[in-house]
Amino acid sequence: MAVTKGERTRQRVLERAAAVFNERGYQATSMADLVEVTGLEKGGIYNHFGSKDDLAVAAYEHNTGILAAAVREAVVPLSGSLERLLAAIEVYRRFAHEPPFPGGCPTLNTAIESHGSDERLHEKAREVMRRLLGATERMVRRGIEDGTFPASVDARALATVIVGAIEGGLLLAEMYRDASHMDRVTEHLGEHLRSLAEEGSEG
Amino acid sequence: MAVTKGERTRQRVLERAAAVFNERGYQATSMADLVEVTGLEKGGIYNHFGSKDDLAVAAYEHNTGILAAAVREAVVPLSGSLERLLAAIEVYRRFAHEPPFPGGCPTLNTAIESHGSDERLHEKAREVMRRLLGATERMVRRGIEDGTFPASVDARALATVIVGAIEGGLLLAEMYRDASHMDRVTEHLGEHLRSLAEEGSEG
Amino acid sequence: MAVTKGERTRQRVLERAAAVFNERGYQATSMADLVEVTGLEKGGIYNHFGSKDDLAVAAYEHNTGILAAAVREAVVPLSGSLERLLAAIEVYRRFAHEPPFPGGCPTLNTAIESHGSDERLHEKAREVMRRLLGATERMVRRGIEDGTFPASVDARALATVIVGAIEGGLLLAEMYRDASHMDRVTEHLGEHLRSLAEEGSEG
Amino acid sequence: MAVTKGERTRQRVLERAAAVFNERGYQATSMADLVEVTGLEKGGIYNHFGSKDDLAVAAYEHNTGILAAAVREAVVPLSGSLERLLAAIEVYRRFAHEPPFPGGCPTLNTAIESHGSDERLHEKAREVMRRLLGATERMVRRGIEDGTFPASVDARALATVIVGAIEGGLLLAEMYRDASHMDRVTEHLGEHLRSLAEEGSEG
DNA sequence: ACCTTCGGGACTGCCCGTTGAT
DNA sequence: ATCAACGGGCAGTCCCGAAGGT
Repeated sequence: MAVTKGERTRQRVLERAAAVFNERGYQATSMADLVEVTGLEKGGIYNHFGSKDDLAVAAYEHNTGILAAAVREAVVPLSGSLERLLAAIEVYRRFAHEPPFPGGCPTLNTAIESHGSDERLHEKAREVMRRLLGATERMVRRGIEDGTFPASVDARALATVIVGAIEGGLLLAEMYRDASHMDRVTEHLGEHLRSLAEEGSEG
Repeated sequence: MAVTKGERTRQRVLERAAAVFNERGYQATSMADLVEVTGLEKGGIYNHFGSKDDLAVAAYEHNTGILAAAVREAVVPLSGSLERLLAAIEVYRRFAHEPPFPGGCPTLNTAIESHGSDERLHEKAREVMRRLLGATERMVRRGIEDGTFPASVDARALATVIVGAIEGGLLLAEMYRDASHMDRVTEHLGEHLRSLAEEGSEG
Repeated sequence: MAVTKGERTRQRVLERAAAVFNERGYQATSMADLVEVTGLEKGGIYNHFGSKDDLAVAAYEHNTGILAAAVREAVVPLSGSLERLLAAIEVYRRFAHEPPFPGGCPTLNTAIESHGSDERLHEKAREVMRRLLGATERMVRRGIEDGTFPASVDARALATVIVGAIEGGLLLAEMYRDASHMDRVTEHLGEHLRSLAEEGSEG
Repeated sequence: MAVTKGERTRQRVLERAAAVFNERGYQATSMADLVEVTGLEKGGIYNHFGSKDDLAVAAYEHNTGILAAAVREAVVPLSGSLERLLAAIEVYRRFAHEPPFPGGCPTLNTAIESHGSDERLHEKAREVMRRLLGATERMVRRGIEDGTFPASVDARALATVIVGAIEGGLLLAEMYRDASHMDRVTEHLGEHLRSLAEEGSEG
């Protein structure tokens, strides 16, 4: 048998836990809460995860994997540097409108909650954010190399602006349960990137 | 005696608690931690604040008040719309470089941690963020009215972009303990606003 | 096939469990520990023993059986009353020097640990101790009857002294991992018995 | 105030806990049991003792202190070496008949239960036993020096015999709830010591 | 008036011995 | 003989009030 029953249960626990953790936070979610949402008893959960902390890490990786997959799926088929950046940004805009799980951006949430109290989780969040910044910077850099953007663009700085604005937009969207905040942020980023691309094509 | 001993103690508790709360989060900070940093016993703290929650709210307001005062102080002496906006943004940039208390942006922290688990605190954070968005929007709108910015500018959208980018920048700066992320974001916002202002002066 | 595979497995579990139980105690040994030392999964163990308690009883009887067999083996070939007593005592002295399993005297251990918390096990220990006291008393009584010891000897009292001293000696030997404590106790008992025998032969 | 309320409570908890711990064993006694016998809630108990382990150690020291005090009280007023030894032994005989707390000898119990599972407690027991052996040996040695006992006596060996026999006697007395086992052991020790003393006075 | 000491009790994460389905 | 699930029990921590003391 390729996928055992235990594997399926583990996956179910992971998904439910990931949703609740992201919505309420790790500390605010008790094992009793997880018992409730998973349908398993405590012992059953601990059969699959060694500790609440382990489950929290796995849950964060689960959520973050969903987002990363969506970005990859949207970006890979495209070839133009501008198009790829816009597509990646669009993924986050759609994430705000049709979230695959509740609670907003898991990296934002995890980074903030673990800050100063859970170094393991915080490092995970830093790592994910580092990858996001790195991927964005690489896309920008590619755009410079292929002439999409002018050489004067600072790739690292632009990546910070894009990622920062996205996270800020997701924060506002989640706080007010109003995804239009995210629309405004992505529109700004889109215009900015397109105007840079015009400069690039002129130069 | 205008300021009683109790009043001074209360203030001391508030300041210490506000710092620790912002650094580690509300839930991750126990009353025992506060006993340690304040020097008072548990009962002593409860003499001044009805509950840990009350203290948390007061602490958040304390921190947020410091930031608000800094913005007011920077903005009020200025008269030009562009200058006022830039000055406000600069306050946050400096906040990242020389934080008056540790742990990053209290509104970002509080909004995220209280999300889905503490409606009272979350509403406080929303209220503060609403004020920030409103004040920014008003400054932009004033800039449109006085001809600094072109009439085509969407004040509300620009406010979202500015505030969102600031929060995102503060997040990155705090995560990597590298305030230069914030420099990049504020530089981007500065350029954007200045370019809008040029359009305005041309039109 | 006289001895089935299951029977051999049961025996293996019993031996390993008996050793660990005697070394750490019943309560301090978890089923997980037994899984580790036996190589079987929990369910596998439960296939052979109905409960941890059942296994504990079987393990105690296993250990105690080893000691009883050693005493029998040493005593049966001998015919003199004094010699038989000395040989029995010598078995315990050797037990301290070359223990067939770790952890000291199983009856001492079991009696103490079960005291006040596990009547079933405690009764088992009492029974074994009763047999030991009885056998010793019978040997002494036989010695009185055959003239080895003077008639003035109180067989029951002497049995208590012998068994008590042995257990005390084993305790000290185990506590300090120094079997010489046991040597001293057995030497004392030997001298005492020999001096009684001298009285007997004179009278 | 010399003795605070907390101090009195702590003492009460200690006494009750010490009795229950000695009777049932440390592991078999849950904090819930202690809540029951002390009348305090868990939080109340943890105000006085940092952990169950700390309480266990304190309880053991409490029990052991009672015995040590009784021995000291009985021995100190006496001057003869033989009399002092007999008086010390008598304390243990009376301990079996009129126990100041239930469950038998705390050092025997603690040494056995902690063996292989709780090094801290086991070391405590070893230390107490070491002191008992040492004190006994010193009394014997003094007896040799003052001519009570013949020079041929091995003080260390005799101490081992005395202490070992006492512990063994206490074990049997407790197992069968029959203090007469202890009477027989102490009588044997008494006779042995007196016969040594006769040798001494002759030599 | 201010602070400490003491006690309460619910709740936490986790581990336990155990059982059924496979 | 295993794997998966159970559910009660464990020690320990939490926030909090009430009584006491200065």
